[in-house]
Amino acid sequence: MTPAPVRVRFAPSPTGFLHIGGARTALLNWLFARHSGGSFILRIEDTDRNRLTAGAVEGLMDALRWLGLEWDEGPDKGGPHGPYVQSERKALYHAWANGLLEQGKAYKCWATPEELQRAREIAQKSRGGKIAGYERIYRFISDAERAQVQAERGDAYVIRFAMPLEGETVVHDRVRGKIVFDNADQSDTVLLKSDGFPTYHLAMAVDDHFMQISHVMRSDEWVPSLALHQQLYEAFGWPAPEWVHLPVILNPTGKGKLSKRKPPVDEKGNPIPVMVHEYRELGYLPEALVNFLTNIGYSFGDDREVFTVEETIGRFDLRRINPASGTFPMQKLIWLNGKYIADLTDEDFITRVTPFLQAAYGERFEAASLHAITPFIKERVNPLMQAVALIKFLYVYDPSPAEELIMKKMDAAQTSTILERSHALLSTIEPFVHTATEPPMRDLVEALGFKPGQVFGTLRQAVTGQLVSPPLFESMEVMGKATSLQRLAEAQARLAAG
RNA sequence: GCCCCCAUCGUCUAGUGGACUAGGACGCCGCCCUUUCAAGGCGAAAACAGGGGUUCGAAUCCCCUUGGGGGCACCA
Repeated sequence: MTPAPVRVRFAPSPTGFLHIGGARTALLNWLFARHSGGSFILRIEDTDRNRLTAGAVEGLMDALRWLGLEWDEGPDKGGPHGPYVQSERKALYHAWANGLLEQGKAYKCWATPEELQRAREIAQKSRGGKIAGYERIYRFISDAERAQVQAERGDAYVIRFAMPLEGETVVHDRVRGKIVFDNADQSDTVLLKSDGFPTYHLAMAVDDHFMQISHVMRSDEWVPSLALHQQLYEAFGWPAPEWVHLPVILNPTGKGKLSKRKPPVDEKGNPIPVMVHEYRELGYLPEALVNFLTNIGYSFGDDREVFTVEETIGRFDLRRINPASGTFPMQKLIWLNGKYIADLTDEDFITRVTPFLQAAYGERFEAASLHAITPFIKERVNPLMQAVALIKFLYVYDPSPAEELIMKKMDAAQTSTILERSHALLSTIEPFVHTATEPPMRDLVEALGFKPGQVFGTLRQAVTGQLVSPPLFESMEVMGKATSLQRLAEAQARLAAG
């Protein structure tokens, strides 16, 4: 018997942007599909009509593609098992829900929110916290009663699954092993809502079956409903897929899941973005993010931390998923991203950083200076967004006030001398390249009896208007002789004036 | 409260009964380099949650406790 082909899916609901945790789930699915030569399917779970968000599907697809997680079947590209949007599959869900109804494996429930609330409270008081099953109000009524409610309340019902009341449901999870649920602890979950849309549980079971999903790889938070899902498959008479439950990513500070509601912060107090597009906008490289994400809750078992996607695909192994949930190691992402940026070719770096500079400086941005400064900033820019502040002096000159020109343990007169002598010396140097400017300037520092830091600090402020910049002589070279000298002269004038 | 899951340095992890005086990485700390900021080099500190078993032998297996997480919707 040949094993069924691997078919996995990522099934987000279009309620907002792609969450970093969702990205990891998608990534692991994608890796598994690519490793096994299987298919990765994108399915949109839009059965909650109240939470639909305009543009969400496009945003989700955009983020997935930015990460490089292309799908084989999906809403925009079709496939043999479509449609891939649940709201377009309503007839299917109805058919199968009604089938269950006919077999007595599901039942109509007319309970109002108030009835449910009351039943819940009674259960809570009388059964010491064991409230499972409180919702079974309409499960065991007689045919006559049923006919009467039907007549009175009409179509205002939901279809609930009639969970077995006794026994156990045993489920095998690929990362957790055997999980046993006591059926008596389970509830009769709603399968079909009164608006005619299915709940997640029904839609998932039906879709995964008909889309021939081999492995359901999803977040941990679904484990509690595993008994239901397993029983649902049995009720339908379908073989259940392999279950693979991934640990969730926790918030390092507040504890609990990583979420946008409680903005997470790392050990240094820096914010941890939660949405994939935020990483993109800050200048994290998708390949760095992908590498990083595979290192959370997963490991190849060796001492390596950095690897290409191709390598990850080749070596991916479901059995190496760690069942324990962990916190988001932001500092490690920053480190990894810095490594990836530093390893970029100059060409590639320029391509990636240009959009950030264009957004910040518009028409004042020009490519030539970026090209020239690139070798000196690649290791200082992480994430890419930092380039905007680091090389601002190339596009916008924001002169430092006079007092900022004066370094520690220096006074105005000394600073003025430095500015004057530097200007005089630099104006004689040709060509104006850092290898030509730096040695004589170092000699000057010594001749004047100062420390390099004192002199170069003053010059940096004068010439860039920044406290932090790329190396001074390289920066001046890129700026050009005329601009450099002019800024030195202006700085000296400001010092004299103020 | 009830049900389920999880548990190795601060953090991400390696470890599948003996090779563990527990390895790597990030971070932290110290030193070096240094014109700022990075990067880099060298070095150090740092963990098997606790208690019971099983075994000749336990980080590894079992139980309890504790701690953390998830779920208990006509949301997914």
